[in-house]
Amino acid sequence: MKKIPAISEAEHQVMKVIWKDNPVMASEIINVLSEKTDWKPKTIKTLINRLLTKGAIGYEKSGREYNYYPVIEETDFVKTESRIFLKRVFEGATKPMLVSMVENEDLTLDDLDELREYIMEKKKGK
Amino acid sequence: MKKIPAISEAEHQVMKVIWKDNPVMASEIINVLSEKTDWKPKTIKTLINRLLTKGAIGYEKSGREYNYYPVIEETDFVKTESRIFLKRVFEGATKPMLVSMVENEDLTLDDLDELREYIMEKKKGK
DNA sequence: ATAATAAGATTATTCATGTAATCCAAAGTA
DNA sequence: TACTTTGGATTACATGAATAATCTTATTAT
Repeated sequence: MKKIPAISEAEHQVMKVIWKDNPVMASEIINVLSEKTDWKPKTIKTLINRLLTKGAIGYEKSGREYNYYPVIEETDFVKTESRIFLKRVFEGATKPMLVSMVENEDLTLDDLDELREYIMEKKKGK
Repeated sequence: MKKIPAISEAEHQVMKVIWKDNPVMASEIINVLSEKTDWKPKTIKTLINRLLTKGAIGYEKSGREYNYYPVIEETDFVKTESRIFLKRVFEGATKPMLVSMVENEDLTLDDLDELREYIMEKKKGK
């Protein structure tokens, strides 16, 4: 897995657009994010540039515009963030974290059942 | 649940000491954290002060020193951080997060079994 | 009594982040 | 052709956080 650079919250918003519509032009990113945030286009350009600098995304020219694409994978990002959270808040102890989440977050009976199923499957592989 | 202020990573380290040994003097916090980090005593004092300013901790005088105690509960902090993580990385969807964690993190057969047990219990309450 | 020490308070520096504005060049438009 | 618009590049500024050093005052050792 490629090393994941630190990505700030605002940058993450941009990443999500790029992961979804890949490749994508700045104007399109700006369109999408102008819906969800009140960021000015220039702000969004700044974030795109910072992601480029960090090596999180790349681009190819298309006429005078750029087509941006992700360099890091979303799944890798999720894995990394999960590890950080786990370590930070639960000292890396997965099971207590899972118990806490099941305890505190709302899960329907179906959710619980599917989760149980999933765990059974997982056990078989052990 | 008391409103949890934003607590930075370094500050969190201090909170953990205060949650554990409550109440505790600055010198003791410094002792503990000097083991785990290479922070200078002054740095640790700064962090303690910031937590005071944020209202995350309080103190009582004891001679010329202070005895610090937590104002916010660790369980509340954990809940808040978990919510933030869930929202940020999984758009608030608990089950996908749980599946991802079970998939990516190492759990022993026993862990899985206890987790299954726990979920069964949880289901009964529904 | 004076000097050294040690708490706590205040001040400082650097870097990341949020949030842009300005500058420059190419491209479309009057 | 001159003018305006628009992408991208560069520069800016305020706030928070990491990481301390300095200042003040009270206490302890000589």
